This record gives sequence, structure tokens and C-alpha cells, in this order.
Amino acid sequence: VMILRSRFLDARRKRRNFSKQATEILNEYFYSHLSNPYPSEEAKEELAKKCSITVSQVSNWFGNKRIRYKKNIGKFQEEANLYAAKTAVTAAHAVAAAVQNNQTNSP
Amino acid sequence: LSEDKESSCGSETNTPTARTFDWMKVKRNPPKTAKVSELGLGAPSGLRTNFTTRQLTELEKEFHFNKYLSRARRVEIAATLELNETQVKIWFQNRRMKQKKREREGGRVPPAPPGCP
DNA sequence: CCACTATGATTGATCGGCTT
DNA sequence: CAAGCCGATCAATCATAGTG
Repeated sequence: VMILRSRFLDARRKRRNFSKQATEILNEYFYSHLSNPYPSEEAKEELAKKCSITVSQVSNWFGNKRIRYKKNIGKFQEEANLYAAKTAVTAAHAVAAAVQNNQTNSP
Repeated sequence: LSEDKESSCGSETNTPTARTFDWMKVKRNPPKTAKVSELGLGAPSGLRTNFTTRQLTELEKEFHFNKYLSRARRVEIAATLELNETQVKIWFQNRRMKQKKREREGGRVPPAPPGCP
């Protein structure tokens, strides 16, 4: 049991952080879907493309994010509010546009 | 339209943002590895088993021979490696998924565009 | 340069669903 | 009805990158 943790040969574990922009995109999705941060396979593929990473990496990111988020919700409060506000603005724009578009259209 | 709905929260400190959703409450049952049946078995339940290099090497060897195990083979392997049949079964299960993932993610990007010493 | 934290990846094991 | 498999996920841990 001693120091058999060698994990010999894990050269592939030369991790590299994702670009700031990729993290931005992933966080936007995460916080705008905080009630259910489980992107579908299609959504993962889309995110992967936008972030220039693989689908597996997207899965890893969400897996880590979910676990770490619920482990210490308080620690992510700031981040949560930050992205919540950001998406709120985007949503507002969308709504505004929709309203304009619906002026002459009623179900 | 527009209303937001918190999918089932019972006692969340209603903060404008960041509420507590169900997924945050999910808790997995602790691993049931090593049963309590055998008196004082060194395997404490509820712990992630750390496979030894020998066990992993043997499992890997067997995997290259068969992607799927027969009941008989599984019993044999389990006995040889001192593991539960379930652990062997799960290992193969995970190993197959791992291989599939590799194949899928396989045809990728060998090109080293930017600087690569 | 070192301690400590943030983060991507790995992996034994669990969960729900479907098949045998 | 029980058992195995799949696909996704969990949860703990490893090893490195980043920050002070």
C-alpha cells in the first residue's frame, strides 16, 4: 500500500487550462441552467465546438463543476450572480426583440 | 409567461439567485464493496478500492483477450486477483466504456499547429 | 522558490433504463 | 424476476497550473 501511487506513465496528464473564453462559455451555460446543469449530448457537442475542446472535456468540466459547486455553494455565489446577471441581460434583449416582433402577431 | 420555477425545493434560503436545486442534493450510496459477511475482513466498506498494479495488469491482459467475460472466467479472475466478481464485472464494464471513448475520441488532432518543441 | 488553491483528468462504483 | 450491459454521473484523488 505504501507508495504504490506511482500511476506510472501518466504523461498524458499534462493538463492545460482551458482558454478564458472557453471557461466563459461553459460558465454561462452552467449558470443559465443552474436548475438542471446537465447538457444533452447535442448541447455538449455544441459547447465543445464553441470552446474548441472535446465533448469529453465538456463532460469532465460539467462533472467537476457540479460536484465542486454543490460541495461549497457559498464559494460560487459571486460567480453565480455574475453570470446570472449576464444571462439576464441577454434574456432581456431577446425578450425585447420578441416583443417588437410580436406587436402584430398574437396567438 | 416568464415565471421562473424552482423545480422542487423545500427549504432554500430564497436568495434572488443561486437556489438549491435537487441535483445539488443528490447523494450516492456508499460503495458496498466487501461485504460484512466475512468476519473482520480487511476491506472496509464504503471505500473506493485501490487496485494494485498486478491486478490492473492482469485485468488488462484478460481484456485484450476478451472484451466480455463469461461467468466462469470471471470467477476465475476474481479468485486469482482476490477481488469480488462484481468488482471484476464492473472493471470490464468501465474498461469497455473507456475503450469506446478512446475510439470515438480517437480520430482527432495529431497536428501540432502552434509551437511544439 | 515555496505553500496553497484552482482545475482538468482518471476511475471504482452507483443510478436508471433497457435487454436478455 | 434476476442479472448484465450501457450511458451518464458521482465522488474521491492525482498531478499540474496558477496565484500570492
